[in-house]
Amino acid sequence: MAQKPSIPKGTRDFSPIEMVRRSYIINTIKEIFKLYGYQQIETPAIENLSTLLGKYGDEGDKLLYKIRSNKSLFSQLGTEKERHIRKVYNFWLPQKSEMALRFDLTVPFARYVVQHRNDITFPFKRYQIQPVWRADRPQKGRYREFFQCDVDVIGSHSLLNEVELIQIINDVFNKLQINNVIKINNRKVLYGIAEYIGETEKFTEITVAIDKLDKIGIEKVKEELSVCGLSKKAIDRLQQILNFKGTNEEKIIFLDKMLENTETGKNGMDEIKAVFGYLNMLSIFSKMEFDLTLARGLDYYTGAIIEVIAKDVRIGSICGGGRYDDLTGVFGLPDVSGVGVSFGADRIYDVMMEKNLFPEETLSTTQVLFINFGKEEEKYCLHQVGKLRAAGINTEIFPEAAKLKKQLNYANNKKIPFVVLVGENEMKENVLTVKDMNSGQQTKMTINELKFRM
RNA sequence: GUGCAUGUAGCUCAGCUGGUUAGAGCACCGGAUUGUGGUUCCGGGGGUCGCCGGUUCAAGUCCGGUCUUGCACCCCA
Repeated sequence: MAQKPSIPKGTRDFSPIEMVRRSYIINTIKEIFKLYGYQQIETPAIENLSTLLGKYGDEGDKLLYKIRSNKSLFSQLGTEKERHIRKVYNFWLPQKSEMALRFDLTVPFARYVVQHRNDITFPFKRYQIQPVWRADRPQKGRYREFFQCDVDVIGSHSLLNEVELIQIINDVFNKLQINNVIKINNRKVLYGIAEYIGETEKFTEITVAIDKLDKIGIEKVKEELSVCGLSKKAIDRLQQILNFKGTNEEKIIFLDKMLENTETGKNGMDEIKAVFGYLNMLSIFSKMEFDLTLARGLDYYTGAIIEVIAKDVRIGSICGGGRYDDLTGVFGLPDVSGVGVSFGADRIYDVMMEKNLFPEETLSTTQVLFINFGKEEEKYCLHQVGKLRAAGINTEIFPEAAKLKKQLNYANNKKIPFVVLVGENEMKENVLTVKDMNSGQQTKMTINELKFRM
């Protein structure tokens, strides 16, 4: 055999069993999105490079998959020989790219909103479930091609939207039975802290350092900030805040007082108080945590930021998002605020596999298998099969009169719960022998009785 | 993008300081059992030891490169 074929690094094939599980996740999420009145859209896999560039920070730009058009490729080819070489080896000269694979669904959505503004009634609640691509180095739970399930509402400043998104998160993970913690913070609060310690120009450095707190510890964070040029006094004031431990309520009271004289910070705390105020009167099963160390790198977030992590599984966040006040502004439509979160279908899959959370019954795609005993039986069965399908029951007939052992094994492997055996006797009596594959019990019944039981 | 590991049958892994035709369990196929599976017994197929090169009389084993997967940094779903 020739060299085995392969797929690019960080991409995966999905087998039937994997697709059944993935569909289970995606359908669950989709149903909940619809339950809250969100409408689906799709956008192209490729966008103009200018649409994506500069929206995700410097790190993000590096991770964009850039694509060259054939036109620009051929227009600058030299000799016939060079042309051949480049064609065969897909060899591209360094040249300005024109397009890129989408990096997330939020920026294309902002572009969509601006482009279709006249057809959209605001607030616009949309969901979008599509793959995205990042030229990142793969690791566990980190792929170069993965699915995001986005829900956003754009064109409304109301904090009710933040609350609704958290309800959705709660519903999704409750349904999927994933043990989780919803971390909530607000960029304005982070900015307020910078205001409070008098270092607003160092806002980015401060958030990046705070973000690492549970990873590298307070001393290293202080060290890092000192290197950035923060004064000793500022660092001490920051430590005072970071050292505070307590419940969400205690943290809110503490910070509220701390930031009462900052402009943006006070604003942020008002938002936090309002959001938690709503959430406390709703029944949310997920653990919620007001987490000051949550920063999130994506440049466009301006208000609430949200991240969900799975308990007991080391895989990073399984859902994340926040409010972006002016993402549409860069496309020429200012003052349209949006907020949304994105569920990582692939990571959710990994968590559910590790924790064994896929319900057994979701794995069977066929409900009834007709055993094939020969030509006469085949003809008889085909009619019965048709009747079950007409009743909406997933049914198949084994395509050849193979040994019973093989046919039953086939049912086992596909986790088909019921098998129907029809031989000479059954045909004469006009009944079916129905075998329950779990208990092994067999019962004779008519086709209508079987339909009724399914 | 930087550093460190990893790779043997479809899957999980043995294979000692280099030494005959590279093994096991599970899975698959066939038989015991011509209409009864998921438990038993017997038999069978399947590997260019990730790929390329080097050292050696001899390489799965040592060396270099490359790719894959994973870990840390970074960032994130």
